[in-house]
Amino acid sequence: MRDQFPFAVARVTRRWRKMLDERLKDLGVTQARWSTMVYLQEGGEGLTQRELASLMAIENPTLVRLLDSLEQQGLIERRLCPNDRRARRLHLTDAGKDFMEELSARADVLRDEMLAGLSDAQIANALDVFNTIMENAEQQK
Amino acid sequence: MRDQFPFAVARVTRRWRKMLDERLKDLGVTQARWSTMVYLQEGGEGLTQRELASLMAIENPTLVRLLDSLEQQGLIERRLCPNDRRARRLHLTDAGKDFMEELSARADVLRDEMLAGLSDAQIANALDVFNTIMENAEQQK
DNA sequence: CCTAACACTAGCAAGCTAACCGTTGACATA
DNA sequence: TATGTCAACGGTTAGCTTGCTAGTGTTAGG
Repeated sequence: MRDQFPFAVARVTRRWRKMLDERLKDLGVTQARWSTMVYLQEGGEGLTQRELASLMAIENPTLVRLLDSLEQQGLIERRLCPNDRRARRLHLTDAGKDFMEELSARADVLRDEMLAGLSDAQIANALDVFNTIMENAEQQK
Repeated sequence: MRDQFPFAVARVTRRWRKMLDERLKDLGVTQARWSTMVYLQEGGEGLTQRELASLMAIENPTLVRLLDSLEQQGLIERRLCPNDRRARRLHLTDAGKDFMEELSARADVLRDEMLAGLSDAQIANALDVFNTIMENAEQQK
């Protein structure tokens, strides 16, 4: 039974990503790009790239390309950091903030549909499981 | 709280994949290639590519490349199907079967480490959540 | 002056869609 | 019965995105 777990998580992740990509397609934004904006907004603007990558639990090179596309679309800005000339501080543009409303609305709708029929207790338990796994992963190297 | 869910699943999936890839690296096999072999073994040999893709819940072109690499490594075989000249029937080679023991042993160790501290009830609940989500996803288009 | 840190580049793996080739099967019609 | 057409199907290719590691250049700081 436990052996099904890794396959099941992966399936759910793929499926969710696929459906969200489909629904955001006409806006020219993907699931990964949208998440990047969400994390940036939540983390508070002015984060450096390293901080954001760590918040998202992805590697820096992965983030670099996501930011490239978002910057090219005019949704975020990389500003020079006065204290540390190596670093860049990240900000949503006004267009980016406006965009977020539409994007988040669609993501919320999908989320409600995907989690339909599940109680708060079930979701909470799943989140506990995820947290424990991440702690276990952290512990080893 | 529910809004954390999609981010949390994705994080766990990425992390798990990363760790398994790391541990299988010296054998020249990745997480995705190993899963392919697992599904093939479980689904019973002689599956067609379409059947296996559907079992794995991935798209056909994705599977094609996984099979290309596995075939090149001599771990599986694509045999012609006598009834339908379009189709190929998939089989593990003897080398593939031998390999599976080592691969699965390592995957099992990782799984135990990742799920440490979690009760069967918690895991069962998480699997229920995953199943419900997949049903919800199925329902719409 | 040397090491560590930040962002970036290059290149691989694996997910996806769209478009293609050959085969199959059904169905209309000669 | 035989044949012509045509849609559907299995597998593949091409090309995009996003995950990763390894390696580079510049800057900071002991």
